[in-house]
Amino acid sequence: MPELPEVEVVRRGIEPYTAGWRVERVEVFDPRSLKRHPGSVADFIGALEGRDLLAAVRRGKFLWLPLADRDPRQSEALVCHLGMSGQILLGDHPEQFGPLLRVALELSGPDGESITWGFVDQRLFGSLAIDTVVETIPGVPAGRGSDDPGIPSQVAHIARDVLDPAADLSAIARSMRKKSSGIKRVLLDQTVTSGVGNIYADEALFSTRLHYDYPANRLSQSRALDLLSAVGGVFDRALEQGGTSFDWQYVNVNGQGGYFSQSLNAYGQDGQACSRCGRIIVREAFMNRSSFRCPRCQPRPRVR
DNA sequence: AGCGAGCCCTGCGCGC
DNA sequence: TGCGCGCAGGGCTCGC
Repeated sequence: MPELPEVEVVRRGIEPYTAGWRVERVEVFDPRSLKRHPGSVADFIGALEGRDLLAAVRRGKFLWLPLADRDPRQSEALVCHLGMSGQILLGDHPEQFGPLLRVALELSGPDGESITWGFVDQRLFGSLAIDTVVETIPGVPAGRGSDDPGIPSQVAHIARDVLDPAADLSAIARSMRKKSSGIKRVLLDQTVTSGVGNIYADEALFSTRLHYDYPANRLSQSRALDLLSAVGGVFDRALEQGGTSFDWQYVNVNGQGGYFSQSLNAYGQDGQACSRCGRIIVREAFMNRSSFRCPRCQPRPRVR
């Protein structure tokens, strides 16, 4: 569900409750939400209770909370991935988060106040884990939200997203153009660039008038850069509107949805007129998912 | 090596 | 009303 803009909205929502805050108590209601944690449930709880949070950092769709060192030789972070249906909600007590609450954290703040974090996830594709932090390029922040170059090992293979000031867009464009796959598959490959999911891929392709199955290696460098620029543009606009909400599945930490669904030009618009040319937007299966495109603005490539 | 299929899950809305 | 089916914003692993 959540793509980069939605995860960034969540990151901004929890950021005020990281530095200066301490995890007092952890409750795990469903161990399946810890499937990316390398140890047991008890190990997860033991590794987190009593720890001080330092920041809320995001790269692509991955979020992590660096923890103050318990062992100076080994830094750790709480890694969160929301999967298709994950939410982080803030409240006063776990009971308010409903039956899909999987994990709750009780935090205490610098002035003795307390808050409860609820990790809510219908489909259980999301996860929480304590992970070790590995070094990346010295002096270059690993993601948005901290100047620290360290990154959790589970996130190390994820490429920088286009909103990352340290992202080398020319290099990303070149790596895209080495692939023979359809361009949408490449956009969704989080090791090429991150944060793009089904919605924003379709929006960026619409904006650039590209068919999802256009071979990536047939793009010129400037066309590939145009596409990355379109990805950044749609991310920025979605962020301004609080992200894309179709239903209760995506909400910010206060339970409120975003408004970008009203600005979508392609995703979910099948049967509607193209905002550019008036032709009817179609929906097609690609990669076992739905893709939406304008048949006139984004024609099928002549040869594949 | 790179690609594509399959799998991990639950719940909602629709048509019969 | 009730059931079965298709569908949903993601990512990892395993074959070929």
